[in-house]
Amino acid sequence: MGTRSDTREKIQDVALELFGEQGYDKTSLREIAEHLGVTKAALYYHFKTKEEIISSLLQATGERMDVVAAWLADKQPTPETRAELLRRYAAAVVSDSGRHFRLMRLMQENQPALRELAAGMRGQERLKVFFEFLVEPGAPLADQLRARLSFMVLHMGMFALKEADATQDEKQAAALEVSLGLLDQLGGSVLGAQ
Amino acid sequence: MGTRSDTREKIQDVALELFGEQGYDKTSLREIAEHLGVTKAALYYHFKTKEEIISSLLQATGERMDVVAAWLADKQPTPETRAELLRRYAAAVVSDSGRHFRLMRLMQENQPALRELAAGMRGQERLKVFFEFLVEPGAPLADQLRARLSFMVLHMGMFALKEADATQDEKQAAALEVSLGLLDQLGGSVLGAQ
DNA sequence: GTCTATATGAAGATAGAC
DNA sequence: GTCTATCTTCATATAGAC
Repeated sequence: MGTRSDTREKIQDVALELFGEQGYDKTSLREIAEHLGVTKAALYYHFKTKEEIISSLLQATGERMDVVAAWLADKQPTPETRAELLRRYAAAVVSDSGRHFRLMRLMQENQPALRELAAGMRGQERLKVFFEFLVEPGAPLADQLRARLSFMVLHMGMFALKEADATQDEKQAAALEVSLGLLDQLGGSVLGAQ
Repeated sequence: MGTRSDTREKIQDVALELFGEQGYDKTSLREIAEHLGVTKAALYYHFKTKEEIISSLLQATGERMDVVAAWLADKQPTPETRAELLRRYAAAVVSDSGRHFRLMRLMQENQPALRELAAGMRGQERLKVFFEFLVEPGAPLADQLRARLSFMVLHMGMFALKEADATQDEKQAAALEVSLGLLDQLGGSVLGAQ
């Protein structure tokens, strides 16, 4: 039992669970501690601050994005590579058994709370590189919006269809389909306008 | 000086401003009071609770949605009426000089904080009627997602393009274009599958 | 209609014993 | 590695004077 079952990981799991249910601000360290059967003070042994708990979770997601960015680095934007970017992004973001998926939801639903943290992690800048691979900065507004939306739908796909009875895989596939459909519509209005 | 310039309205304006900047949870009544040059207690004369401040703002938006719902009531879903629904929704949601627009942003960014409130106002149920006018409940997952996205992009259009230097009107037009484009793609996979 | 003053509680965080 | 005990700060909210 070297790596697994560590208290640190348990804290992360419970925190992610509660943050997701109640929101980051409304979840207190006391609650997290109670769910684990320990005291608040115990948490401070593992994490210096409340924010460090969530930032520790987001680091893994950031690293996954970096892998995609590294792949992208030497590619030229073509319809093929653009579609492949969306596929790889989708796979990177939602892969392992739910943690990343829940984190994406958390980031989207708690933007004010995580605003400074997000700034520190340069999540926006990472995404900007991806956006600009899909559309040039001078493209029409509608296309700029489509580019952003094609990533956003990958984040949202899963929980926007909460009620629908389908497997997680089916939801992901649907989200990717919509995302690629948006890509298809890029440049539809001003075809090849430089 | 009968209707306007009331303290109540000033409180709403400042609250909306600060909630938007810092988030609902992170904004205290003390801050709101200070920005107005009054004391916390003064706020309690006009609003029983903090939540009542924001719910008073959301009521107007709810009523606007109800107007659209009333228009929709006796319509049959056709490509024309569906497009018209999106146009009317866009107009209703973003119309007057920024308040509604900022509220939409607020609702999207502060979901956990406003979760109970939103439940009470039946915002989800209202939207469900709209979704189901665009797609039948049994439609493919991708189409269900497109239907939801076509409304969401109207909410987001404005602030997803924050950096772009364009007028508010141009951004709204772009958002509507993307929204209608998603509508076009409905049923693309399984054309007329009942 | 707005204020002062205060009640009450919970939050995040720390010091130091075990 | 976890505890008890405590600090500090700030929140929402109320009572009652002006």
